[in-house]
Amino acid sequence: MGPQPHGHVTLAQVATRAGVSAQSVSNALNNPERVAAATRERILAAVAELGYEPNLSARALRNRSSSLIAVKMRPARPDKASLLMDDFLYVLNAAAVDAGYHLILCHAEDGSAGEIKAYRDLLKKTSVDAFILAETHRNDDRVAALRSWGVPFASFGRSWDGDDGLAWVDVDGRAGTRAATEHVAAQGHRRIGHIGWGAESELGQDRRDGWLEACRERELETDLQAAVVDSLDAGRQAAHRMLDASRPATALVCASDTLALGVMRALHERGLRPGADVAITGYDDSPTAALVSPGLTTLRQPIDEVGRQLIQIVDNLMAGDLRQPAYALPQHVLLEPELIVRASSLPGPRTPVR
Amino acid sequence: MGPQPHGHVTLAQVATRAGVSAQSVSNALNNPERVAAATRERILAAVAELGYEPNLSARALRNRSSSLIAVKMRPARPDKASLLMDDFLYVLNAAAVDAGYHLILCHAEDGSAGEIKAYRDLLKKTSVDAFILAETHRNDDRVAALRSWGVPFASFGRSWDGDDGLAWVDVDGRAGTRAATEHVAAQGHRRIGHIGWGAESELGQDRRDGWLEACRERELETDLQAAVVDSLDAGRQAAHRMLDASRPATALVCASDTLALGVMRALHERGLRPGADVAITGYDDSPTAALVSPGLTTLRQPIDEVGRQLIQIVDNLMAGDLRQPAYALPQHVLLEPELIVRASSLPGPRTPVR
DNA sequence: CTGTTAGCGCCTTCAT
DNA sequence: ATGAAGGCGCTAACAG
Repeated sequence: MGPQPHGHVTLAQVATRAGVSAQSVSNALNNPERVAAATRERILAAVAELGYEPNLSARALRNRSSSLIAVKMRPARPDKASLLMDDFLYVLNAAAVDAGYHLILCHAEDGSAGEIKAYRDLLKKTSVDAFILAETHRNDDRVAALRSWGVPFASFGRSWDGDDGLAWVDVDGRAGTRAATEHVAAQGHRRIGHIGWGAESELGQDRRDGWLEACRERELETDLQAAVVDSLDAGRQAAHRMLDASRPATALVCASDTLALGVMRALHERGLRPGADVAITGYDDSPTAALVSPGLTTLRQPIDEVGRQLIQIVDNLMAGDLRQPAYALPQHVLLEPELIVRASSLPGPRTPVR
Repeated sequence: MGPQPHGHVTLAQVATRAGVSAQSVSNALNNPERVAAATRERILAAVAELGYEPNLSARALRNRSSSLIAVKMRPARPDKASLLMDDFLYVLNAAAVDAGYHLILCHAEDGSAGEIKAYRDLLKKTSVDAFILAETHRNDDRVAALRSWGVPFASFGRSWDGDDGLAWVDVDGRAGTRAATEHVAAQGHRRIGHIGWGAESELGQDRRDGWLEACRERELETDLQAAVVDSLDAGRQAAHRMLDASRPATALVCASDTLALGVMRALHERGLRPGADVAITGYDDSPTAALVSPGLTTLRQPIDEVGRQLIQIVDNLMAGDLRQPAYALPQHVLLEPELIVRASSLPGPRTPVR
């Protein structure tokens, strides 16, 4: 049994309708300069009239390019607040569609070996045109693999090993944490602690640096720091330690909303009030930040812009590829996060607490 | 300039390697019974050796079926806690890949007209095999459109107009809200209010009904109810009203985590403690629920199962389609949510509040 | 500037 | 049980 009849309009039908050859229709759409203006108009009219949409499978087969961009889905960790992913996918997809692509999801087991295999399968099966990575790290296997295959890709997250050939879009974590630190310092805080991630996390170091710099400029002590994993409980415990110190912290700048929410949990356990008793800042502006009480001061990443830029980069890379495969046009975009001030970092009106 | 050379292994190459025709390779893979066992083994060996993966574009062109399943992305509303979407996409994709499909994202402007246009474009351009809808409502245009095109689809969310032909997977909101209500009633609460959505929301009515039933069975009053939009502020205001009542609520069962978080905001403004002073329950087990302090009691939807079932349904529909287009095999799956008890609904240990 | 030819990789039909 | 022919819809190359 063969393929079912379908309602799809084909190039040939448009051609007949416009009284030209299929090739001219193709040219009218893809290489407008090769076709006379008058013919072109006639063709476009026929296209509109018949509601023609090119069949991407056929085009992909012919061109070896599917206009599909792959994004990897990672499992959401139950403990994490940073669900930018949802939003991120939305804006990324919007930008992709805008540029004539579609997003296809890539499923991979944990671990970069599984991920590379998944990429490879997807590439072989669907000829995806490009990949979007997130959270690259030093000596990332995935980067090496994609590069060896010659597939365009861009990363949300910079190259931490000074790899200039990698195209990335990132948000300035250092500037963000600095802004948060300056903000609480401006409220008069002098004992400002930092709760961040361990030394293995380049992103964590970057964010920590912003706090360090801001403290040093103000000649504040930097003894209150914790390097922990990104979980509510880790934030909670670190907060307790810093509040149990002989000269306890009065403000805590955190590397993530998750950690900051752990701090809020600790305060809750101690009967202290975020803002009024201890200032707290997070990072990411996850949905949760706006919804907790009091609201969590945090840094919003401009993910709309991140999404748009990533798509633009791979789009450029693909255009470059066609002309000259060996031609590398690295692109690096570093965006500024925006400090969102909510009550968790402000003394605020004294709310009655019974 | 033609297509670039590529590393893809083709059917013909496998055929040469195995010393058979391309046809036999195709058969060995797709119609094993048509090929002798010995030949088949030889072919499969060659497939493995060469790492052959069928080219989906070619297959799609030939079969008019792309093994792509489309899912619509909706923008994440900043005010909302319900970010199941992220998790949902992950499990849905895992199930899809498992069944030999891939997920492609559909971008649509708000409004069902834009959405239908987006579906249609996607269908024409990529011959997606099936659609997954979310949140269908009474007289849903999208359902009518998809049906008129004869595309398989399934919905996360039941058909509220008794449309038996629609395949859906849903979670029993009534049972969930009932469980939450029974839970707080078991703590001794007698003035249990409900904050939910307006009458236009079938889902909201369903959830409200669970509360109503549980209250009536216990001969509790049901005067404390609010029908509002799903936002933090709406929940907050409704909570204030119910706490200002002459006989105020001591427990508030909400139709969403967002509303419950609004209630927590209201309590915060009044200097009251969730759990100790007023019991609160939400709905969805959004990531936020575990991260706020105190933790929010809520209902977890079994989205893993939802994802698996949805894929299985469309898979069945597609198999059915092939044999007999007109044959409808409706499937309805109603799953139970799980009550996750956290501190927001428990009197708990008296935490010191200064 | 336009039309003809050919083939991307696969699978259904029909022959052997 | 296996192979040959043909075409899905599109576009690069090459005429005309």
